[in-house]
Amino acid sequence: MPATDNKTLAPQRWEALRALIRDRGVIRVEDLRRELRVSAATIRRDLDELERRGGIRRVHGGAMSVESRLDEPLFADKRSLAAREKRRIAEVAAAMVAAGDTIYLDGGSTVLELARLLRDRTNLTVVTNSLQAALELSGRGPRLIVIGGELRRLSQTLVGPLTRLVLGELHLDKAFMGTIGFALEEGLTTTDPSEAFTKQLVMRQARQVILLADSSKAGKVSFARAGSWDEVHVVVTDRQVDGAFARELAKKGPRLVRA
Amino acid sequence: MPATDNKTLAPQRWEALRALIRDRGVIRVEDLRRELRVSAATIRRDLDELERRGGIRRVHGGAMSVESRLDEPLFADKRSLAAREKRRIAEVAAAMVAAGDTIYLDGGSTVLELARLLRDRTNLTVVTNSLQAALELSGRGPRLIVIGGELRRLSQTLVGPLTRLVLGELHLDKAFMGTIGFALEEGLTTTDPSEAFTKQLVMRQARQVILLADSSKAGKVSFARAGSWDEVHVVVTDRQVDGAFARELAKKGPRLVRA
DNA sequence: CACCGTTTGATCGAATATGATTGAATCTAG
DNA sequence: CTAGATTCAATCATATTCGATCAAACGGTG
Repeated sequence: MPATDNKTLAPQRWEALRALIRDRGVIRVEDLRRELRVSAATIRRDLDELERRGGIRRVHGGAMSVESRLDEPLFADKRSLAAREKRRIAEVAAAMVAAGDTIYLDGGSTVLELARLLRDRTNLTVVTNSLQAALELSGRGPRLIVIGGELRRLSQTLVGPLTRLVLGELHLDKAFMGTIGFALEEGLTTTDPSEAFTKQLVMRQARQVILLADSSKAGKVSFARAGSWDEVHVVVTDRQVDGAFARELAKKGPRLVRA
Repeated sequence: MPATDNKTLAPQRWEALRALIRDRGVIRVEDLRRELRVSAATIRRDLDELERRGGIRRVHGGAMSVESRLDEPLFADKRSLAAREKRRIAEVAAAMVAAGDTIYLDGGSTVLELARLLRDRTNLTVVTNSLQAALELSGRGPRLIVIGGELRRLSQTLVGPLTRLVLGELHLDKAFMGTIGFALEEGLTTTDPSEAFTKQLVMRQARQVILLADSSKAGKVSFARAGSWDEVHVVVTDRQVDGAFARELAKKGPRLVRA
């Protein structure tokens, strides 16, 4: 029975919504619908509006007050998008790691995938600036050396001038690098100059530089230059990369491997 | 009307998971499944998500809080008891951190507790060799610098000769140190010489050295010497430490604070 | 009363979350 | 080290939930 009290205007409903969310912390659309005697569509519109004004956060199935903890991590997630490709690329890369090698693992999700594959290798030394890679290898696996530096939150990597200190002391057989974009003319580019600086250092210290980058990075140009093609020896990417692009790239120097 | 069908939103589940893991340290997927009334698949997905955000660590059969891989003498019964002491000690230590400070966080569960308390501080620079502390502060919080070095698995800290490179470039206002044991004659001792080496370096670079150690460490002597009492300025411990021991210790130089 | 803008409710394809299944990976006992 | 049991990751099927769209109800105005 549609009760008589639903003369509530939108601003009043908003008050009620805010109160409920504040009290309970988290609440479902379905509960709000029953409680306030309006349709779910209206609830959603209200929640969208309230979220726009701040104080609450929408989640699937309901909403929560923004101070009810749960701090969203900063790095966005396109992991599932190219997960398959990344995995394949990492597998090819893993096959390039020989016993006794000293290798470097850069940041980025593809390289992280490689770290995962190396978790059971022994007789191997891994040097990295990636907290996530370090975490992946922290339980067991190869000897692990973390280079010092300042944490860049977005990428969870250690970057900046301090990285030169440890890197300067080490010689690397192979460096597996990630990137935001790689393009024919511009080479490797990334968003952060400190990150780019550290990548440059690494590539200088490594006997062989291997870029791991799925096709979505091809042709993309970001802010800071991280390296040019004469420093890269191998590029491992997936089959979806444009054929013409691949041919032109090969002319620049690096060997191209399509996983 | 209690007829509201109580479905839980994903973020609520996450919160519950976090709480359970934090309380019990280690927990099995099977237990979580029963406790939260969802399928094992969902639990696994949730755990993956939480691990991605940090704070917990996925292991075969379940998950564990990231700090529980710590500390070598770990007696199950003693742990929860000491947890409260550790927390208190950490709270006292947190009060000693001033705005604008550059501080060092050593490994160990008590110092990790301090890291947790500093997670929302800004205008603060934290230098650390502890992967777990780094992880704790990786989402947000103070500026974070990780010193380079080789990973020691047991303690999840970076140690060894490489640590001198970054440490040599930095000056620290306050260093918060952990230890395996501290005794009147032998000073600070720990199990691993590389770990001890790095601790020594840190204490040399810090203007003020603050030892955080609950009473169970008092009088204990381990293998490698990590520091002597004339290098330690403050010792924060709990009330259960022996009175006579405390008086003798104070004669050696450090100021004693009982949390 | 006709007109018009606003708000709400209803509908439907798309996106998302969850549960079940299965072959592969991992652990453990011997 | 192997065999058996457990746990996992991947995949598919199903159930919610979402967002966009449009139609109905409402309220004011000429």
